[in-house]
Amino acid sequence: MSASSTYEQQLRSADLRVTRPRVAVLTAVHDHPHADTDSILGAVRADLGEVSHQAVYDVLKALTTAGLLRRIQPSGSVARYESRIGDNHHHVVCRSCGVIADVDCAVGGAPCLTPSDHHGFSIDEAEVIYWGTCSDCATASQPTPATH
Amino acid sequence: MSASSTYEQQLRSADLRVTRPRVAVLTAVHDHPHADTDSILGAVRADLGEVSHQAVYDVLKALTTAGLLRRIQPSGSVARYESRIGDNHHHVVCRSCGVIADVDCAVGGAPCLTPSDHHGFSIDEAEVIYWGTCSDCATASQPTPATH
DNA sequence: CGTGTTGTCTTGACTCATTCAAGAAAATGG
DNA sequence: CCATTTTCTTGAATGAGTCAAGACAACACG
Repeated sequence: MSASSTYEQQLRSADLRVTRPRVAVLTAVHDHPHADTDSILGAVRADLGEVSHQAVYDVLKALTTAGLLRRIQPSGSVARYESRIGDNHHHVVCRSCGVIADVDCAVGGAPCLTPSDHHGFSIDEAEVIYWGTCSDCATASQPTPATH
Repeated sequence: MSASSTYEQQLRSADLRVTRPRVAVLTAVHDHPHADTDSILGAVRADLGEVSHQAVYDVLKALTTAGLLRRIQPSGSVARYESRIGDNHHHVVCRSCGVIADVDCAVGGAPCLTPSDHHGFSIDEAEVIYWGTCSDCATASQPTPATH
């Protein structure tokens, strides 16, 4: 059975109609985690031929709302999507080149996910973004690690 | 001595020239934490009269780079700024109305701020955003808390 | 298998936060 | 007070994302 039938099932169990653009978007996000909308549009078009950008926006919104995708948007970046969901993982973002990598929470479950004072908010999710520099950018900007 | 002289000192110690727009922006952000650029522009104009939006953008960028302000931008929101810096505090954002409140980290220092696998990244900051519903929105959408 | 209903996709225009560029004005150092 | 350098003004441009109306396709039902 093809990989796309898995996506088809995901769509059906989320009560969403199965359409070619939707399967293509699911496939694209699975294949390119943390891709932005434009890259996804490109991947979908490579797969299906011409597809309107509006369709991709609609599909991404529908799939995100249905919980099949997760949308992340670090400051200064455009919206990005990933298919790894429901496992409490977080992200490291490179300040220099913007790459995103997944990280699991160091302290097991959800330690700092319960703030001391919730100000009357009822909290349903804690999102953690680690900011730093990826090894490539660190190497590029400082070829010889200072020792003096 | 006026409150603005404090901001003047902040600017000088950050090696930034002291200009009326900069003092006004610092004042505005102190007075309206989590304000977006447009609100800040409004506050600055109420203070000084006509000021170009470009100036406010430039000032906000300069102050953020200098570390006098912190920029936050939850997904789906425009850029917002705050003056509380360097104290490892985080934010709760209401999914419904977008209000932002400050929260301190529950577990003291910086617990989950050291990911298990940093993928070669050198991390300098961990940003935590709690997503939920503020008490006002919770009340509005569900006047009678379910008890049955 | 055909048909109707409902939800999805296409097309095309539009909004608005943010950025770019060039010149005028103001802030610091001497 | 003048020169230098940075900042502010003006005006235009960029680009992610949204809105709206109609064409089209997926699914349920007979």
